[in-house]
Amino acid sequence: MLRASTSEPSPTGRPRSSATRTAILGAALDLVATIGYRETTIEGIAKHAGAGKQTIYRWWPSKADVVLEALNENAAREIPLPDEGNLRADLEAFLAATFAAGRRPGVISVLRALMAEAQLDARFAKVFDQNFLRHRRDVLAQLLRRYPEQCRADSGTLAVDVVFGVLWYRALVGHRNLDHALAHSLVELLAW
Amino acid sequence: MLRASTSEPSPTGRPRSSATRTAILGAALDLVATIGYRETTIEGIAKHAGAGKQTIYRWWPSKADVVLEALNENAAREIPLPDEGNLRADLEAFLAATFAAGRRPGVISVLRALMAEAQLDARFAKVFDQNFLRHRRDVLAQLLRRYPEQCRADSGTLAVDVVFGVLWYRALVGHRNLDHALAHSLVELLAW
Amino acid sequence: MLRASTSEPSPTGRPRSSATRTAILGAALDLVATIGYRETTIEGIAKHAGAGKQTIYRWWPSKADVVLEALNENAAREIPLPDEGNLRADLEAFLAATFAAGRRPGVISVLRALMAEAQLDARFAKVFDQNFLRHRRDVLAQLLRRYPEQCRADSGTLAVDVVFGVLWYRALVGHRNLDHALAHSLVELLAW
Amino acid sequence: MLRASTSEPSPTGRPRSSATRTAILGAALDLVATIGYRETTIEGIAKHAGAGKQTIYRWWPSKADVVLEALNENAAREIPLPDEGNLRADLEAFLAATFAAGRRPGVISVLRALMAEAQLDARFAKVFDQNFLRHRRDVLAQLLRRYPEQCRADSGTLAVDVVFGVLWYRALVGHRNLDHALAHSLVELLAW
DNA sequence: GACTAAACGAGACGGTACGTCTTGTCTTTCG
DNA sequence: CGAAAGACAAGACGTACCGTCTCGTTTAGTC
Repeated sequence: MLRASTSEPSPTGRPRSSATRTAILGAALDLVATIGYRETTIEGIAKHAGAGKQTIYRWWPSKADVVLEALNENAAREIPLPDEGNLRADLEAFLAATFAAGRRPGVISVLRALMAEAQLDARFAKVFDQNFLRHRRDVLAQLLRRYPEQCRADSGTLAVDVVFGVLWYRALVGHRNLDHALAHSLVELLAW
Repeated sequence: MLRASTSEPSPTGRPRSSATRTAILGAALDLVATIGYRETTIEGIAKHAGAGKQTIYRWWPSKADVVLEALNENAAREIPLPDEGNLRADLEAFLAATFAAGRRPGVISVLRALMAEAQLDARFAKVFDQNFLRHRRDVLAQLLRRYPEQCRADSGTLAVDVVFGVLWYRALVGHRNLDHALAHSLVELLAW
Repeated sequence: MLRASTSEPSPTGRPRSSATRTAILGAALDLVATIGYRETTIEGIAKHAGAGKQTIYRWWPSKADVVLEALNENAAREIPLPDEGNLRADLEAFLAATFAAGRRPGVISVLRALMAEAQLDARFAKVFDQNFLRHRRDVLAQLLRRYPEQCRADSGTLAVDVVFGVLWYRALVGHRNLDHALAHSLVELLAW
Repeated sequence: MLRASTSEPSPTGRPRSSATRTAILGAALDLVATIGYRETTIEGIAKHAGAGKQTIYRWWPSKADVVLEALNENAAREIPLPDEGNLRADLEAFLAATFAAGRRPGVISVLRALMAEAQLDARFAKVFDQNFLRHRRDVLAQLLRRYPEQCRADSGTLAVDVVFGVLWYRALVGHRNLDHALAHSLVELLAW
């Protein structure tokens, strides 16, 4: 897989088909939305995409990786880093954007499924953290670090976990909504 | 549970074997600890317990339900409700006890697996919430309700989700430990 | 097992319920006629008869034995031994009676099932031969032995097998009917 | 079998493995000979053949079909059609060859099992008749048709059923052997 | 009228095989 | 050589019955 930095052997053979790749990612999201994550199978994705199973196995190690890539492709990659000059406003904006992303149909259920998969598969846990979770934590940490004196909790560590902890706990358990009231309460708790 | 005082239909047929039930719950925990939750199968539990598969399916609808019952049986049922007269002390004691329970070998990995299963199976999600999560939330809510004026967050709702949110987020993502420092920071954040 | 001829030790305990026995035999025939022999199970017979499984196992070693006993009970036990004074008439009468018995609904399919079971279970093969097949062979042999000079085949042995062989072969393979024409041809073949 | 000379869709995908097919048929015969037909299971055949269960279910609808194909493969396909110029000699030769085939170890017990299965499964009954029984009947009918004037019974129909009826009846009931004496008696009965 | 003892309905139990499903690999042909 | 097709080994799934067992209940003698 790794090759010498200088000499590019110029890849031989038929190149990867981007049409097939797109079809597979699309079929994955379709199926997860239609029949649910657990009921979605590699075989089903292949059939739905008009692809061979081997083509999926050639490029992704598991169903979860396909779905994560599909999510990262289709979902808003960009996490806005608001900058209104004070913590309250920035945090409230961040939470509003995050909640809005989560309200897009299917997004939350996919995230729950991927978080579940990460609990059952250590390899994917690492992938999920590095390609999804860590990025969101970093953005929030960056935001908080701008106003260290306005943040009641240890900016770099605890506050981030408090925000995402509450968000994920509510998403995973489903006992309470992710709504404006929550955003407001969180801001109230964390900002002086 | 309660029955009409006089008439009791008196159960017919061979009664359920409590030895078998115990063997199954034991085998389930054993296997999950040994080979992991995903690798544990109903078939394996049955073989390990010297039981028939049907005996498991007769009493539990899924592997997750077996493991949850085993956990509730073997794990500390009791969640202590400390009462030292002030929020800081009580909360710190509660967190210490909770972390201690989590440090018992295998407990955290079982909890992660059950939370994962709850994401993939709506029926089990309800069972897990009602037979595990809700109870813990209630205990903490009860504790917080004793000192409404000392708690910075909305005692009944947000504070509970903050505590368990952070705990679960760290347990599920594994990027940071559940240690004394965390307990202390949480107390600092939530109590005046 | 053997006991003195005169003194009956008088059996203790609850005596066998003939109502239950009848219900079981009836349920067996009912089910075989309704859903087929293979689909009939001991469990189904018990439920249908309002009996416990153990009650069946206490008195019969297998489903086939139950069905055979039910057949011998309900079906015409008596095989008429016609005596018109000459082989042609007696044989024709015997065949007519035999075919008539076989035309009773369900009888042939039960016989086919029992013959099948006899091929798969050596113990039942013996029971089936002694409690059903042998008796029919004996009656026919007795009939033929009355006219040794009118029978073209070895009266005691071959002719019997020819008659029952053709009957069973047609019943088992189903390629041709058991009808009057067959009876006539057989008589023509076997009697001078 | 025959295909249009020019257009051939050319089958796609991995072709069926003939090695696996052979292994399965061999394992089936092995097991039936070793432990008996009833005790032989699809699961056992698969394990014995080093094959997956699905591979068996992909190509055969039931255990009986596997065993029948194995029998037709390994057993003498060819039924000799003797031609000595007169019915007595030809019939005697046919019977001798048939009995010889039946004396090969395991053959008779397999045939009995397949005939049993045919009684319990209407679909297989048709397959068994068309792929086994009918062929033998046809050969014998062809033989008899050559000497219509020498055959005492209705050549095309009754005589065939008499021969195979006696054979099968003795094979299934087991009360008498299939030996030279029987062959001789049958010839005596059927040929002028 | 209590006591003994076996039959009975009910249904749990340890097993085993079923036929289906999915996984991840392999072996073809086509483009 | 990538990709579609689909066969393959492996093995768990959840179901169905098997034949055995353990209950409480019933129904006959016997004391």
